[in-house]
Amino acid sequence: MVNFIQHAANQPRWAVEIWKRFNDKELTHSMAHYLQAVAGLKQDKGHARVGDIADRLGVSKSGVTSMLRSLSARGLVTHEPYGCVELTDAGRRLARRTESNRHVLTMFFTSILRVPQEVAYEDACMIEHLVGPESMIQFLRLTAFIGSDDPAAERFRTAFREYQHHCAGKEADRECPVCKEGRCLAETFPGLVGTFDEGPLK
Amino acid sequence: MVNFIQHAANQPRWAVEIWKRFNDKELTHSMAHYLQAVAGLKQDKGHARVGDIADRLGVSKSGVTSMLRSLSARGLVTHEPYGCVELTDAGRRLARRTESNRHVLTMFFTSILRVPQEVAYEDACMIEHLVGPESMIQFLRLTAFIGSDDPAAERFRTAFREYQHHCAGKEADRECPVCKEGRCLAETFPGLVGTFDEGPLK
DNA sequence: GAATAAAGTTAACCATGCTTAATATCCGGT
DNA sequence: ACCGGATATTAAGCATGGTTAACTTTATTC
Repeated sequence: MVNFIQHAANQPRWAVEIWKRFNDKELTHSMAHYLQAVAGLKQDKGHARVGDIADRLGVSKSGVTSMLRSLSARGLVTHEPYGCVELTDAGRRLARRTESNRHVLTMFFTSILRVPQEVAYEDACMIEHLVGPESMIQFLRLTAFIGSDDPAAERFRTAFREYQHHCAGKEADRECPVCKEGRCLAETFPGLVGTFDEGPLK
Repeated sequence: MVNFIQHAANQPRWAVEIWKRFNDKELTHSMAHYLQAVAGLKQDKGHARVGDIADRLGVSKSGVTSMLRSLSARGLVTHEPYGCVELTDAGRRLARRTESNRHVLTMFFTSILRVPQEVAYEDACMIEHLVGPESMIQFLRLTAFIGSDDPAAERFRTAFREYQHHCAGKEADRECPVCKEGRCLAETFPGLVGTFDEGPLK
């Protein structure tokens, strides 16, 4: 197991470079949802008009108009005034990808991490447009494999479930392969677990 | 394994509610980095001043001043004009939590998903402030357990590595427990895998 | 104990992504 | 053919998170 603690060091230099890339991602969170709304409407009723999108997303029609201008400028939709909205090929690809991402992440959160459904939906929705394709394909592989009927996967599921149950009790246990030297997860990674279960702060 | 395809349906109604919560998360991406910068500077040199933060984050000093106003208004830092910046208890907790999140996610991406380091750093950084505590604790448990020397975990690591290697070849294989009826992942989840490996679009 | 350099703040501006209110366009009924 | 209602757009405003330029405060040096 890689050393957790060592990596807990403060934000390194490169972090700044990455941080600044947040705002020039291909898609903002809003844009991703507009694209998905257009794709969904197209599928549901054959066409997407400004009012439909506004209803679906719960925003004003003027908001839709201005967002369509942005998406148009990026070549993701076409939209002549007072007409229907169409996805371009690039727009369609991005919409599909974002949906796939949310879908895979939701599966991962519910069936592997086993968090409550609402939590899974929320977390998946928040990050669906931010996780890169390399990681996404691996999320899919991991989810598919853990859920498969490969004997190693089946055994793993059982063992992991037992471990979680044990670990939730937070009792140090020399028998547990994750608890090192009788220190359970919470003590093995001091200051790490504790940061998670304080709940929302405000 | 839960049915993937069924969940691939279009964005359901509740998605809108979740989407709109994006902008009232506890922390924005920027705020998270300011808090971490303050915490880091405090640790590295004992105090955090406006110029230090500006240098560290590569933003202008006036930008720092105005962000400190926001953070101050939220009760996450204290800062009297021309003085040093201090984290409040709430600010410190959020900084610690965000760092833990990035840390656990980076571990997960590198040691479990095994994506390249830069990808892991980038993806972890993008979502560190967006994943809820329930999911984070489960990410930690999963990462710790898969990396442990529990026999089920060891066997799983091997099997998963083999599966990935096999799957990367994209050959349908009746022997593979993930490939259903001789259809490999790519065909079992049509339109899903394909969306991932087209690379960045623009 | 000034003069000046360094550090910090304010002011004015820009882009994004929303809002409401007012205006413009399109379309069906008479 | 034209009028009203539905639909869509523009205009103006707001909050966030940045920028540069100008100004103020603090610190240092002689």
